[in-house]
Amino acid sequence: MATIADVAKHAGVAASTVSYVLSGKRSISADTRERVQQSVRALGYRPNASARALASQRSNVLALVIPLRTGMHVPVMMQFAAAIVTTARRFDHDVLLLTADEGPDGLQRVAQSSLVDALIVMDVELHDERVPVLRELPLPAVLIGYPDRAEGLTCIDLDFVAAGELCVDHLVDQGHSSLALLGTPSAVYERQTGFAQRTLTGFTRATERRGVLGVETPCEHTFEAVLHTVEQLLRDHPDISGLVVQNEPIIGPLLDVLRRLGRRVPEDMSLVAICADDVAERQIPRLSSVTIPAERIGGQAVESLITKLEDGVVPELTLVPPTLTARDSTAPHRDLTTA
Amino acid sequence: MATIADVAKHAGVAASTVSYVLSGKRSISADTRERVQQSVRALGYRPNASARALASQRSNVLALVIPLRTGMHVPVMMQFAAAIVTTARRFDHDVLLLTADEGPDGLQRVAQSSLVDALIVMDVELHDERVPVLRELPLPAVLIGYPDRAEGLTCIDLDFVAAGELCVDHLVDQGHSSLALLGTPSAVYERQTGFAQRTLTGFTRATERRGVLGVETPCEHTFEAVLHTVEQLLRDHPDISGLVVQNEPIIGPLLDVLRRLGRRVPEDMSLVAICADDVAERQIPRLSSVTIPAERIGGQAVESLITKLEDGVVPELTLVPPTLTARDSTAPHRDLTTA
DNA sequence: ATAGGGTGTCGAAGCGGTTCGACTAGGTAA
DNA sequence: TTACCTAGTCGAACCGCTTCGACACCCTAT
Repeated sequence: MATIADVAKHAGVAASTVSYVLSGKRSISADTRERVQQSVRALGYRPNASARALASQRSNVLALVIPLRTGMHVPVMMQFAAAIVTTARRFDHDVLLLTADEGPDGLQRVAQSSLVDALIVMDVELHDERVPVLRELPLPAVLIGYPDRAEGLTCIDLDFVAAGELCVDHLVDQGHSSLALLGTPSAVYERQTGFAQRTLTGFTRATERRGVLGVETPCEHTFEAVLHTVEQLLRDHPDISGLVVQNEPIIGPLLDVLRRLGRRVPEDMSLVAICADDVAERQIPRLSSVTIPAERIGGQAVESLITKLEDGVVPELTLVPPTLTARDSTAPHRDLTTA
Repeated sequence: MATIADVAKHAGVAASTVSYVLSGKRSISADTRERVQQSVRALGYRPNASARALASQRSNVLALVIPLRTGMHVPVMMQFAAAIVTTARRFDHDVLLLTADEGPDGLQRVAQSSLVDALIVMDVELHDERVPVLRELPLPAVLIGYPDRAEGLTCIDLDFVAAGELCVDHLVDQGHSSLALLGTPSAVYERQTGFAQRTLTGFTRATERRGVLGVETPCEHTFEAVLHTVEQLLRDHPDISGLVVQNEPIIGPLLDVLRRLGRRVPEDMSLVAICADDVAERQIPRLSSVTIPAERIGGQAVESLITKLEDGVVPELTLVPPTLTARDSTAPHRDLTTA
């Protein structure tokens, strides 16, 4: 494989000149530049990543830490991952994939061995053991999601509190006055995962503000669990006519359960989901939903990271405002329509 | 950050001695070894990955190429990815994530810049444009799935032909004589993706061998599509009493559609799925299924790659035999039970 | 004419490891 | 005793690139 020395010889210049042509860090005459570029092409030269990293102290690799824990919805994760890889490539970086197995040590390892220049950490919990490690590390990092205290960090997330409120407001605006939040599996709450907690906060805050009933219940991913949870819910609160769902995998089963219980959507029961748009579109009826802007957040995360790598300043906390798309699963409350 | 020179000074030895202690490539006296190891701990030394890669011509990084195309079932992909990362770590390697965006050029790039030592390529199509590139590349590679011709490559996959046959045999053994295969979206077939094609081959071969009716139809992921497909299927072939499903996302909708059409599972319709075990377990009724052994295949892929990196010899094609777990979605055909 | 300031290019010194050859001691075989 | 090994260690070369300082050249202001 061709080295920079080969290119230099081929073009009749010094290796450093080739380097400067490639990096543009010093001015080079048009003539020389052209000659070097031709040699690069002729030899099919690609700089050696390790040598470059060693000399420049930059590996041009970002670590992406995906915990892949129970209860997390995998396709959404992958949307983030895809957006992150794509954006990273735009900035001429690659992405190293880390899973939870190694825990905080994995972060230390890749950071201290200079394998990566910076870190993106997904699925952050309120009290995340990785956060103290991140604070110590000399590398810039961006968190997707955010822990209890964001000081000194860079966090990006959907504003789940606002999302919870938005769902409630949408339903209340349609005349519903008894609402329920079907949340994530309880394991997720117990882990104090931020987004679950915050949606609940928004839901509660908005139901109180609007003076309507708001009950909340976690829900596991099995069909049985959904059936049981919904039956229980409707037994305890027969008046409930609006559901907020933050649990992508149960959407299918939930629609099925409602059908089975004879509750038509949206005539007897309105439904707002917090989920990816394509999932909402795919259901019958198409679901009104607050989307998870994975692409936007993932891209933003990388951009912030690149900024930090260039000593730029980025906000500690970026909350992406939620947007609600009304589709066919929400309708005015019966009492209003029959009145 | 401490360098090998720091450790050497601290331990009162030469840098090369430290290197040999760490790599074990030359014998070192117990005394010296102990002293060096203490210094390593005392200084918190971690070898610099780039320097090591540059000197040893080994980055200890594997590239994982995941195309994330339409119609692919993402959670399964991630199971593979997780298994690959975990296994790679066991062999002291890291994993670089590549998506489809870059196409074959991406492979060239990471290979020629010595960013990675080897490649794992997922979701291989029958006529995959990445395959010729792989053949040219001087790096070892392992494909998950396999293209039309495996000569000179290393491919690992579930034996989907056998899987298709296994499903048919299971159903025919229960007395069913009219079967249908609900396949992947047609886009997947058009791409000539191997696994879809091969399952169909196995299905067809087995139905012919057993002398039963076997019809096949692709199916998109929306509820509507499932409903339409199944209605059409049952209209054209009212006798069908056994279904083989190779399309994880439609499993939920399918069960729902069957219920809606008044076909009880398994009393009126037996169902075998080719899907992850946890998905099969989660349904009502629990599905008889041929599992996708993501963990095993992913792990195997990494092990083969490591073997190749050490100049070992591995088979060109490893087909993992399918296993069928009978659960509650298959039962003997009515005619048999009422007879 | 001369000093001063840009350009454009080069050479050499790292970056932090690995690895090869060589050297020293002590042990063994002839 | 001498010659030869082997085990243990060191020094130096090298991996391929970046970057700094130096230098040569030409141009402009004095």
